[in-house]
Amino acid sequence: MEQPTKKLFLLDAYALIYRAFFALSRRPAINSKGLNTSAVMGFLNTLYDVLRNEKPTHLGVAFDLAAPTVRAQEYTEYKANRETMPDDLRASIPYIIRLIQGFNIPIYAAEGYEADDVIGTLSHQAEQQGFVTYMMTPDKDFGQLVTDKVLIYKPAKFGAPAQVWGPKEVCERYGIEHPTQLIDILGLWGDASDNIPGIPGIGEKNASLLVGKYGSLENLIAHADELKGKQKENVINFAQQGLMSKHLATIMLDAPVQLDEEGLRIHQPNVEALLELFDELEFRTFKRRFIADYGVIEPDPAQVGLLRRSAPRNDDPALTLFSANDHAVHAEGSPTPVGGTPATLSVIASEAKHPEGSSTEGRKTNQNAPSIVEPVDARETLVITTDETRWEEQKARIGNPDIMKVGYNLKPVLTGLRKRGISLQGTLFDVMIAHYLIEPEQPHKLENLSETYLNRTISPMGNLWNPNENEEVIQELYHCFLPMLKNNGLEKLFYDIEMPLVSVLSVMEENGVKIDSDNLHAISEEFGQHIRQLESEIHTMAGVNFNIASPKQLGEVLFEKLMLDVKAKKTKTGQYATGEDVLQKLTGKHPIINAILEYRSYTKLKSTYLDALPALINPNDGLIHTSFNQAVTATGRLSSNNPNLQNIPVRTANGREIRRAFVPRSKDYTLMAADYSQIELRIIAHLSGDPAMIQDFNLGHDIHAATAAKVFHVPIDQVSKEQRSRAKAVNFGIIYGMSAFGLAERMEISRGEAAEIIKKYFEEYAGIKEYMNRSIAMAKEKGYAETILGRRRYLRDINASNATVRNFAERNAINAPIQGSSADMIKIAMIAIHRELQRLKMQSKMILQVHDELVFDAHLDELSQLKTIVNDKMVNALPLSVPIIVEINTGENWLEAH
DNA sequence: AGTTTCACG
DNA sequence: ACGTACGTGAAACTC
Repeated sequence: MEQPTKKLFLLDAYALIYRAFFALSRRPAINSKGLNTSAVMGFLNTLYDVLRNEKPTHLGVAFDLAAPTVRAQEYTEYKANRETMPDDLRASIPYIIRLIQGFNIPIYAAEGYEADDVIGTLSHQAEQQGFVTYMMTPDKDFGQLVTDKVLIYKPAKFGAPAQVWGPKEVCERYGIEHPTQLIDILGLWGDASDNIPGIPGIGEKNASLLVGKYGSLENLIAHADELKGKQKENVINFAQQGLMSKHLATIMLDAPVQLDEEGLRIHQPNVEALLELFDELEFRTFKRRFIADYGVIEPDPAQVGLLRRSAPRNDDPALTLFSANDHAVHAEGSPTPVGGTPATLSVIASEAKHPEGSSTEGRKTNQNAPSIVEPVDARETLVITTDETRWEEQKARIGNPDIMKVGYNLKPVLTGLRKRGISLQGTLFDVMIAHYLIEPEQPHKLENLSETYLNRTISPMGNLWNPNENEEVIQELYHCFLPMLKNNGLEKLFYDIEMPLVSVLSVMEENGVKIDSDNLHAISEEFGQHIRQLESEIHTMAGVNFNIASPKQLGEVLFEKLMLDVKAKKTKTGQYATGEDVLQKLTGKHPIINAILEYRSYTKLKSTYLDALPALINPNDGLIHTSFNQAVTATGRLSSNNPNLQNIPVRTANGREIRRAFVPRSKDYTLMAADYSQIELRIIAHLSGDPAMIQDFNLGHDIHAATAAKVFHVPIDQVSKEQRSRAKAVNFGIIYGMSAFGLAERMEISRGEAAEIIKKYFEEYAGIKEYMNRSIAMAKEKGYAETILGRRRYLRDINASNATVRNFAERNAINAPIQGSSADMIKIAMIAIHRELQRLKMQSKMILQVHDELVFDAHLDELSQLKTIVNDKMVNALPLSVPIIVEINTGENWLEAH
């Protein structure tokens, strides 16, 4: 052709890089140096495909710069919800820049402007210079720029070819007359990914309808009176916000960049530099392809001649790629970019990471064939159930210590036997507990176990249950689980901890706790009055009577009637979220919020504790007997129900009044509470072996202050309250496998600040970071996480493709060994203390366990002895490489005992 | 029966 | 591109 059309491609670099990175994040490509090459490879493929398939005559790449943009200066929330770039991706950017330079493609960027604006400006100039421009981006916002000569080129997706969008496609997609009206749609609709608010209650569909009808946002606002109901109110009340959103969504066409026709022209690549880069990245397959297409390495004269042929045939895309340019390769590398330099784009590559490649599924299933029964224990066994009528007849065998006592849920059996004065001797084997160790998160009901392991259906417990059948099943499950415990290294945990604990819990439940119910009644009356008063105040402020306890009604009042938040958070079912965190952020906006928070806290305390606890007092002894469940949690902790005595209030002043009602059983007793100090952090120090944290504990430092001193670079005695509290939040976050987002939410700081603190933390406690990586790697390899004593938690999602699901499993991999080891430790202490109390025939009673705390009814005559025993057994339960500290206090009620 | 909120470690 | 810190139990509301 005499005058071929000038065909310009402008690539939206970061959008394409992100897309490539996350598209491959499931199975990231990692080279031998540990570099994640997903983004580089993805971008390279994209670029290469465009060059081959579209044969542009000109091509440029646009980047964003780190400098704040005009939009962010005008509107601080702009893109404020963006997560910082993953380290792996950040490390890739310098390679991508070298890649672009290797192809002799110019980079465009401009300070204060986004890549969108740069592309907009260049395409505008290109149109005037007779180009046809393809803006290569997955971003819908570019639709506003489309003309007959400026088109969107949507990159190919897996399963979908690349698409070219012109005015027709854009207008059809959004139901508009002209592409520029897309800006009006965005002004109404907003853009969640850029944190542009739009107008509340208007989504894509309504935005499209309204712009179709009124033509523009401004005209819509002028005719807002023609609208109806909520939508009318919103358009009127949020007109300004809508206009601002429109402004933010408008791509600017005045970025300080100049289209450089020659610079953009497709050049011969710098083959040498690219080959070197491919070697460095270990792109062997691509390198071969590249050499085959254009290479000159190890010159094969025939091939070189072929490749350098200057009259390309159209049916051979490989040959046409760079032939539009017959210039020699630029010695200088890439042409000078306008308005920014590649150097400013460079980012410091973070240390190479070594993410674990997905490992093979080495884990055993829980469907271990039960058929092979090893004679692990040749002792005679006796199956005992709650069938009391058989106990007299079984009495002799129950008392024989050489007979193994097998059962399902033995705790109530032990309680019953003890009440009837029948003494049980010998080893216990509870198949429910055995299964809890084998598969902590699977159902432990007898009918489930029978079905799964024996392939035998039995009637559900509580219904038509057949004692003989159950005994058979229990016996068979015993034989089934015996080898499974052994093979999984769980025998010690089972026989030395869990089984002895059954008896301990049975006694603790029977011991019971004394409650001052008169006190609770009095407080309840008081609360009731206050609640009624708050209720009427809230209704007055709302201007409507509604059920404050209904999250649905409350959400409607707050967010539709009072319009307290324009972008109210929604729950997964589409209701407005009205949880405390949400309400807390609205406190300044309306006095009703504080009233609601207060109402919530009072009604919670009244219904859950003040009114519920007295109703559960056993009339025979005037005590409350909770149940401690030993086979519920995924981590090895106990749980408590009927009532739950592990969540008695303590954090607020009102709540503490409830704790004051937990009193000694008689005047001969006082309440004693023994708490492990910072046990989970000590465990992570031990497990990680981090020298800095171990030293903090060895020096007896206040750990949160010590952390603050390190993270904020101040002497430990000059740590402010605020700094300590932040450090504390981070320390907690560590235990939970936190994200920067989560920390920011809880600390009410920006994500950037949170990320900075976390970064500093891991510099100071590098061993902790390594431990976290190790925990995840181990779980990926084995399929489970384990505690110091080998208690397992299977993490079947640890290699899941869904990132949310996988991340959750990874946090579990970090948390389960910590939480679980702490549970192991206190269980050992409980058994040791219980034995000592029995051995010494003491009158003091262990009555509660609250995860890191034990509560006792301490007989006044035994107080100092008890303290010594409890401290000794708790401190020495499970020695760690850091000191264990137990704080013990006594008082006339549970609150005072702290 | 499922959801939401909130009490605890 | 996605959602967002671990583990529980109870009450009230909603369907």
